[in-house]
Amino acid sequence: MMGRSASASGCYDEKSSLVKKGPWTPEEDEKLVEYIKRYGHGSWRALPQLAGLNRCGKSCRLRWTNYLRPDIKRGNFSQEEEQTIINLHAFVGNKWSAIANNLPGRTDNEIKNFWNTHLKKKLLQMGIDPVNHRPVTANNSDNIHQLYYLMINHILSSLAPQLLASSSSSSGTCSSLANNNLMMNMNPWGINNNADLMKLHYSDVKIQVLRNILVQQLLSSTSTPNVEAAFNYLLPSYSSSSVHDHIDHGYSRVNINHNNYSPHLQGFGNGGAPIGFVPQNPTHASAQPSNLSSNISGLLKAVHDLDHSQPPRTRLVSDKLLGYDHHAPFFSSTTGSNKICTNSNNNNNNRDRSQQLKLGGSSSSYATPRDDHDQLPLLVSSAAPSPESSAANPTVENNISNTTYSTTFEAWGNPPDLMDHDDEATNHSYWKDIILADMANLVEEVSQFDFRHDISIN
DNA sequence: AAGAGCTACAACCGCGAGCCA
DNA sequence: CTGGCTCGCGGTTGTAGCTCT
Repeated sequence: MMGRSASASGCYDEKSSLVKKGPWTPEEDEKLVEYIKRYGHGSWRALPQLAGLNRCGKSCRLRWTNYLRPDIKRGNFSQEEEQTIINLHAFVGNKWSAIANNLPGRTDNEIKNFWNTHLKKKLLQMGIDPVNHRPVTANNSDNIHQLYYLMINHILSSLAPQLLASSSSSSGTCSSLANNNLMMNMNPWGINNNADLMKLHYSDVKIQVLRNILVQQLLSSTSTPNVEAAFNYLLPSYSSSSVHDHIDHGYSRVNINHNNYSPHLQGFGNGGAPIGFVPQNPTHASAQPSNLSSNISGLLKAVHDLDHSQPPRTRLVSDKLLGYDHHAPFFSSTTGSNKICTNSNNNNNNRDRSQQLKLGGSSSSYATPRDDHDQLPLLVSSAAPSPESSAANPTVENNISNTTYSTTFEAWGNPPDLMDHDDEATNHSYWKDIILADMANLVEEVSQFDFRHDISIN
């Protein structure tokens, strides 16, 4: 389809003669492909003349990188790709090239177009602000909403000293953490640009906790125009086949098989589900939604436990995000799973340092991690493990039942009696109903929460 | 049937950054 | 240090094709 007209202003070659613009013809495509196949692109500026094209080098480069490149994947975006884009956009905003680096075969231009024409509208219809990925509030002065933000910030403030202490960077600064409104954003780190990213050095698990708090907040928002849609957004892969990959490749290694995680941490890295909401298998006594309305101070205790535990390791998450660590794993959606990719071949093009500001390596640089120690909790998980997937993976389920839930549910209060729920509860709507029902209670409790009082933590 | 409006997306533009003489 | 060259990125535009009235 069509681009701009050839009469548009300005693309001149070295001799200032007007070169062709607008849509490429099949003949031009053929010339360009043939030349690059044979000689490589070399200098884009010199290429048009060498290839016999009456185009400027820039036009040739764009045509090649956005359309003619052989490794470009054409066709509709898959559900998995779509979710990956949304998740990554929550992290980095309109950094299309960074997002594209984690979607092999997709170009930044294609992703940008897809976002602008599809995903933005979709999120808006769900009541999610596509800019900041938080619920669109009908009325910003909504009291309950503001109250809840206050509570979240209160929690974060109490958490801040530990977070700061856990920073493994001597040069980075997190000083704004305690004061800014991190919780106002689905981007829990308040990352607005790469500089922000570089400043943030948290341990992985704490990041997951922060995310979970956010999810909790969103699910509890009374101002969300479409709560169900928001739910679907936050836990989008409930019925997705990717759930199996999620458990097999990422989730289980991090959260279940990682024996050196403190028991305190178990249940926090729950794949993007909110704290206390661990929906692996509703037929299991532990796999219950927690009573969200019961235990605000329980959350603080959980955070306290976390901060007094020893994380298995502390890594510079921002380094991984930025691709500074060539061996650092990160996820991609190559095969519908949260696979890990490395940045190992960035050396191929180190000319442009701006290229370091990428989420991962080039599209062809996917590799398995070196060992389990490199595994990370999913920072922007697209999937909460589903009842179905756990059923399909009894080993995982068993491990979860033995180790994962206890601290979380202790922190949030005793789970309701499982047996009260019927067998149909294995589906998505079951959990949704429970959460929706919990909201009313939560709102009431939050409205009575006194922020002036210190909260005692055992 | 035809014109208006909308959608999708290829292609363009301007800018910033790295490299190098 | 400086300025030109080159490239890549994010934002914007133009238009073919589709849908609506």
